[in-house]
Parts: sequence; C-alpha cells; structure tokens
Amino acid sequence: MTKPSLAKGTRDFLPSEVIKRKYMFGILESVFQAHGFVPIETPSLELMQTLTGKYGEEGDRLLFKILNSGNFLEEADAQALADKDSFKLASSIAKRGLRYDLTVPFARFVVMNRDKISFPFKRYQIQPVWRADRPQKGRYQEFYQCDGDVVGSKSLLYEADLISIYSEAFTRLGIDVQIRINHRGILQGIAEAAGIADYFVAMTVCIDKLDKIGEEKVKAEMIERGISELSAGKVLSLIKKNDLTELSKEISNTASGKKAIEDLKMIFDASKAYHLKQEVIFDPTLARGLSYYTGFITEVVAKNAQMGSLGGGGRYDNLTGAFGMPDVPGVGVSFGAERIYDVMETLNLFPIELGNILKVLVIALDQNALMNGIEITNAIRQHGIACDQYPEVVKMQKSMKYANDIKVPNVILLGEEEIKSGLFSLKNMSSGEQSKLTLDQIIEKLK
RNA sequence: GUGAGUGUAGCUCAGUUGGUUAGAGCAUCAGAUUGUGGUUCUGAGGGCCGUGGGUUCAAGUCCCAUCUCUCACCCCA
Repeated sequence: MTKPSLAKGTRDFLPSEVIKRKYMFGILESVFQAHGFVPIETPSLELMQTLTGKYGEEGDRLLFKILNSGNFLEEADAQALADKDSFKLASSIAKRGLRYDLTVPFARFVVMNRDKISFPFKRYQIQPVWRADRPQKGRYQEFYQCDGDVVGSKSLLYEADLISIYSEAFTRLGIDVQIRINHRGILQGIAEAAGIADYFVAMTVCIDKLDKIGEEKVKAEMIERGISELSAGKVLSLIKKNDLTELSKEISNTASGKKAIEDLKMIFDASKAYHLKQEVIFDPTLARGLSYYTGFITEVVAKNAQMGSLGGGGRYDNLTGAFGMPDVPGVGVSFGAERIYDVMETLNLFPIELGNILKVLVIALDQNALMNGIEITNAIRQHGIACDQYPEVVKMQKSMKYANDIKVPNVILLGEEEIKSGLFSLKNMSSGEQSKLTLDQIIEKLK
C-alpha cells in the first residue's frame, strides 16, 4: 500500500474551512446579485485551441493539458516525438486542457451564446482554475477565482458599479481596503508628455514596481531599458501627482491623457453618488494587466494586513475578438478569493457561530431507546432543526466525548426514565445546564 | 524556467564527535469511571529513518544521485 499524498499545489478543505469559504463566497454572490449580476458556469475542460495564445508565452507553459483517450500515440506527431520536442508533441496528443482563468472561457461563452443573452450582460462566476505553476506561499495549482464582468456597454457607470461592488463586498466581509484606480490613458499621457511614447510598455513595467523597489531603482531600470535620464525624471515627477486636476494640467494636451482625465472624473463623480464606505483613491502608479486592459484599471489593497492585492480589474475593448466577435467592450473585476480568505483568517473575521450546523445530538442509553431516538430525531428534523442521533449504545462518556468533539451545542439524553415520562433531558453543552422537557418544548427551545 | 532549503510514527518534531533494541508531544484505542463531555492519570498499538547507490567493523547521522515538499525569483490570484 502506498502512502496517500496530495498532488502538488492542491489542498483538502476541512469542514470548518469549507463552511468559512462558503460564507465568504456567499457574501460575494449576494453582493453581485444585488447589483443585477447573474451566475454562469463553464466546463473545467476547454479545447486547447480556446486556451493557447491567450496568456502569452508564459501562460501557455503553465497550461495543464489533458492526454487524449485511447491509443493517443497513434495520432502523435512522429517527428516531434523523435525530436523529443515536448511542446510540439503536446498539441498532437492533448486536444483539451484545464481552464487557466475565467475570463477566456467567458469570452468563448459570450461568443457562442450571443443569441441567448442580452447586452449589457452582467455575469459573475465562482469556479476553480488550474495553473501548472510552482506553488509557494498563498499560491496553488488549483484555486478559486471569483470574477464579475459587464460586457456589451461602454458606459462608465459600470466602472462605478464595480467600484461599489468592491466597497460593499469588503465592507460586509469586514476588511478595510483602499480601492485604487487609474487609467491606461493616464500612463500613455505621461509617456507622451515625457516624450517616450515608444517606451510605453517598458515604462509601465518599471513604475509598477515603484512601491516594491523604490524610486531610485525604478529610475535606474528605466534608464537601463533605454529611456533617457531626463525623461525618466519627468515620468517620476508626473507619477507623483496623485491629484487629478493637477495632473490634468500636465497631460491634457495629449489625446489619450485628456480622455483618461475625463473618464476618471466621470467615474469619481458616479462613485460619489454611491456614498461608499471604503476609500477610493486615484493612483497614477497603478499599472497592472496592461496587456489587455484598455481604459480604467483598479486594484484593491487591504489596509490592516500585509498582503498583496485582494482584487483587480479594468476595462477592455475587445474581449471576444480572438473568437471572431469584434468590438464587444467590457469591464470587470476579480476577487482574489484565497488571499481574502487568508486575510479574514488572520484578522479573525469569520463569525464563530459558523461552525455549528448541527443543533442537537440524540444519545440513546439502551437498545430500546435507540428506536425512540429515531422518532425524536425525525420529529425535530421536520421542524427544520439540524439533528442527529448517535448510532449505537455505548458508554456515555464515549458518546458525550463525541458530542463535545463535534461541538454540537445541545444533546438529548434518552433512557428508560425519559421514555416512560415523555419528558426528555435536554443538555446545553456549553453551560452544562440540563432540563426535562416535552418534545414540543424542546423543538420550541431549539427553533 | 532559475536559485535555496527540507524529508525520522497519522501530525509536529528530538535524535550529541557515526556506536546496543530510534524517542517525545499531539492524535487513535483501551482502562481508572455501569446515566453525564471538556481536565487528569495508567497502559497499548503504530517506523524499510523519502528512494537507490557508495564510504565504514558499524550509517537516521558522512558522500553521490534521484524524487518529494517548502520558500524566494520570474509570472501571477
């Protein structure tokens, strides 16, 4: 017999963990639903042609591929096999793979179901995804993503809608956050104003590291990447202006900068109408996911915990283009479920009463009482109260220890005496208090 | 993909300069206790010391290889 072990980067979830995760996902779901988002699900498996080429070279490497069924070597690329070219061979022996995120499957979903949905389409989706990454702290090969997107509208009201979703969700979860927002056009405007429009990508990669490695090193890296010292200095001075009107003076003479300033003003005005409980700030140094975001970008950071971002998102113009349906604009956000869970765990934000699903355990003291126990257990269950019965007559210490271990708040002790009198002993496990009550009184008390 | 660590009971870990029969705590089971749990005490079961090779009279301990997991980088949630 081999020792059991888990596949790399995967986890078991204990009952207490599943209950907490469901609590967290339940809050996210109810917030999404209150905003008119509807749930969808897509298969864990997608065709490789759907997945490849969407996440860049790095992403393709991290895709889990599923071996074809049957004698898959028969159809294998003989040349690739002989050359030991794994990458090329893979495409001939694996036509399916596990989804890498929820966004690409969603794009395919929109294209294939465009006749069944109405735009603007607001959907949320909470499902696991898989990445063949090296696992490390807080990073797994199987993990849940929780995404909400609106497709088919360019309205900036949806940006504010999503910001308000972030604010409400984190407020209800009990986490104080800062919602940072920026716009791709701001960064483009800065690049143009600094005279380095051609170095836009290099510039954003560098300034994204600002809070991590500091101003000096960012400047050095920009210079290393071919940006002149003068321009690099200009970028850094512009990026420090986190006041919209002030920055507007510098970059509104550039086309993309002007549009971005207007957009962000509109988004801020719309957000104000929501009277949000969480802080929303303009952060021109925010530069994430710029390979596909085309407008507004956002990121959420916890104020009371040392943890990276708890979520992010932005606007994209052409989500479905890769699947032959051009010009579908969209805007979306993602919740980093695993990290949010960790933050809630360290800040002790899960309600303690979450664990107590079972309300009462019936303990029979003799064989005869075992059958009466079924009647009582069933009667209590019919009233929607979670009830269970210890399945055999054992020494009372053993059944009481079990009751204690599973943290059931009440037990009913059932022996000859109780059955004769019709008065059952209900014991509160935390106080130790015990009283003799009729079945109806017990049900009334447990409701 | 790059780099650094780790591996001894179900779990967390001791194990000295290589030296008798590899230990502890937790967990499990039984008893102290025949209608009352959390605490305590007693006892029991449980090990190819990750795997393969090497050095040695002698290897859990030293060397090599390999696998695993962990951590960091890249990237990302």
